Amino acid sequence: MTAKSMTRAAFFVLTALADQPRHGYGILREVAELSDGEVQLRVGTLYGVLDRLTADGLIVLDREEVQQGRLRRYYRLTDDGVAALDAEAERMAAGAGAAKRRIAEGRRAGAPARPAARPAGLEPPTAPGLAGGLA
Amino acid sequence: MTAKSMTRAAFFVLTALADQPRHGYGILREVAELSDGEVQLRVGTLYGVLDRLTADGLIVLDREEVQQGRLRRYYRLTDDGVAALDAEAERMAAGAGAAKRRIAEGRRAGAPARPAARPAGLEPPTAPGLAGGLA
DNA sequence: CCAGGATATATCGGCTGCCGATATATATCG
DNA sequence: CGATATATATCGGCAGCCGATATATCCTGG
Repeated sequence: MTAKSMTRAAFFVLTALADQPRHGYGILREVAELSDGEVQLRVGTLYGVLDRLTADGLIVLDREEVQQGRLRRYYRLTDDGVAALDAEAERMAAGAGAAKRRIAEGRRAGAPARPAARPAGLEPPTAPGLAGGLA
Repeated sequence: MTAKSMTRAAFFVLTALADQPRHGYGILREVAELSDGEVQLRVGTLYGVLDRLTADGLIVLDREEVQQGRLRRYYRLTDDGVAALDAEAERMAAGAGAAKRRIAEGRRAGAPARPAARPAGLEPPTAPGLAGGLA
């Protein structure tokens, strides 16, 4: 289960659509805003992602409007889309947490006085204890 | 600053190395473990990532051991590697949080009784209030 | 004793996916 | 009238992930 992780671009598109339906260009602006300008989703990327997400049933065309002579094609999350986004957010949070925790562990072990580490270590510690094993 | 986001594979390799130096095959096992079996980093992916991370100065070859006739090449995070991993974890946590928040917003607005959504809506909502704006 | 699996390294071709460039069209502002 | 913003869409190149494959050693089971 859990399927596999989506691409970064897909994640941000889904996130931009999470609160309300938006059209392509609006998604572009919204992604930039919600990421505080850090993520710049490109036009060349957008439509491919939109097509893929539609094919995967995570979004659907909500409606089309003509605003000031310009076509606006609004997309909306499906229930599957919400679920997929939620699952991905969970995975990201878990990954971020794991990284943070491990960095702290590494700091504790490796930061103070490295004891030269043995020049050409050839001793067989054999059982370092890692490789837990409740696979 | 902040550079751009690293790939998912790179993130997991750095995370696996965050607590202690490990060799390639060990990284493979560790990534599977720390992700609770959800992430399966492939052998064909690993060495490319290792080379790229080394070229980028995020990891370095720590030492080489011969264990039971088999070579083990241990890699270790550099200070830049720790910083990059930390920054990426931050970005992921932020993204996950944003997604979660927006899903909640969408639920509040769209979950109960969808009122047919107006056939050919032409009204300009104009100022939904998002658009944070300290860019 | 030998086959198979785990350990451990490495390479390559193919496919997916992101991005820059480009194209088209309208409205607005200087 | 040209530049900019809005809004759509396509295409070619390049980066990166994965399956397959190769090599080599050690251990376990039949």
